[in-house]
Amino acid sequence: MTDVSATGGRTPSRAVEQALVDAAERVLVRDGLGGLTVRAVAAEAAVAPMGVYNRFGNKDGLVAAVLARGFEGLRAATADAADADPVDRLLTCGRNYRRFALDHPQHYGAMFGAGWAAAVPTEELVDRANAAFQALVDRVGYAVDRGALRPGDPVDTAQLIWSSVHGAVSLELAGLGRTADPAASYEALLQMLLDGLR
Amino acid sequence: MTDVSATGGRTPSRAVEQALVDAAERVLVRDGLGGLTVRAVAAEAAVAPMGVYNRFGNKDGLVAAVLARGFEGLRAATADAADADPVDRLLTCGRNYRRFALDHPQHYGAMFGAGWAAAVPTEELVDRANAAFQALVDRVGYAVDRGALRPGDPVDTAQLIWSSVHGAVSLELAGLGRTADPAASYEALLQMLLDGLR
DNA sequence: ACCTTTGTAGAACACCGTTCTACGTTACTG
DNA sequence: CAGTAACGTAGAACGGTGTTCTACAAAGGT
Repeated sequence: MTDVSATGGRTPSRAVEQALVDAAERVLVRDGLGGLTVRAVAAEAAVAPMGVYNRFGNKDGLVAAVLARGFEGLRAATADAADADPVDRLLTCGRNYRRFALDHPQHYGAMFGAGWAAAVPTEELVDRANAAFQALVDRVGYAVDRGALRPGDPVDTAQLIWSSVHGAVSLELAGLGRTADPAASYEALLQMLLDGLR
Repeated sequence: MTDVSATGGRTPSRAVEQALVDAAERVLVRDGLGGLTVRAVAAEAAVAPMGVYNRFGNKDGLVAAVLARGFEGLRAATADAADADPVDRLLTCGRNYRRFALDHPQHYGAMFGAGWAAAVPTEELVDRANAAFQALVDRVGYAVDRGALRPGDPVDTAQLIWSSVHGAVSLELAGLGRTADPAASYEALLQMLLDGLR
């Protein structure tokens, strides 16, 4: 459907597509989700607003592409925890998750905030999100296999960890943290998870 | 500032204010956050759009009033756990939290979704949110005093619980749950929290 | 070389939050 | 009981949004 090269027509250069997503990311970081308008992105990419509709269908398609990149970044950030010790690997994974959210708050908010449940998610978006989640499932399985975590369905366990970690990061980003030191509270959360799932 | 009766002028009947918030809640439930427009609310309340600005300043003031009601509802839902056993009281509190979110998904999404960190929160809104959180802190303190939870700052512990519970509910509402039975996963989360904080 | 196809540009439409201006309606004042 | 000043209201209007429409220019196939 979106594969234009299959029609035999001229390749739509594909570079403009990436330029639009790049521009959208810059606008998102600079002006927040509220400032992410079709006109602003098109102007940032030096393209007519119509280009967004030619390549992404509508605004949702564009933000879906941006969100897909966000999930890819989240996957990369949490997947590069290569510690040999399974507990260390999980801890690094959890710390990288928070670091990603704090480094890219606009992305994170858009990825999990409003507008997700509303708009029907793109297939690519779902794939990226699943890949990011799978990275966590793998690390949980690694820990279970080595006896660092109690046996059980890795998916269930990963979902449980994800819930807690996402909640903590989400509340911290929203400014709803009531603790003095968010970083210390987050470490305590990770430790509690390890204790509770031991 | 908003206390009109102090000026000696005619009382703005106050009923219209509530009628507007009532209408806003109906529109929110019916059409979602995206359909919550000033015109739609005004029409639902049989009032001119200008009434919103006279009584709430702008749209954010109106949604802040709706969100304040939402936090009051959340506080009421989680505070009516009167079990004698401290563990049961915490469990009931956690279950009621999820029930509130599932019963009022639009409210919950608006309360913790985008638009919170962006708009400057009203004082009443902060008060309601703090009251809801305090209900949890009280229950944690109750459990700590009776030895059901390990000693520690009740605020830190409550924040930790809130993070996990909010994360689970938030992901479930967003449709990002990857487990077969969300209710069972939530129960497992609560149990894990009790284990980890024992 | 022609023609079809395709992306582009800019105006245009409906809707949004918000503001402005004219207009009752109400409550205080002499 | 007038007169007046303040106040909330109604409706149009402004800038901005997502989206669509219509004409136009450029590239590929025959």
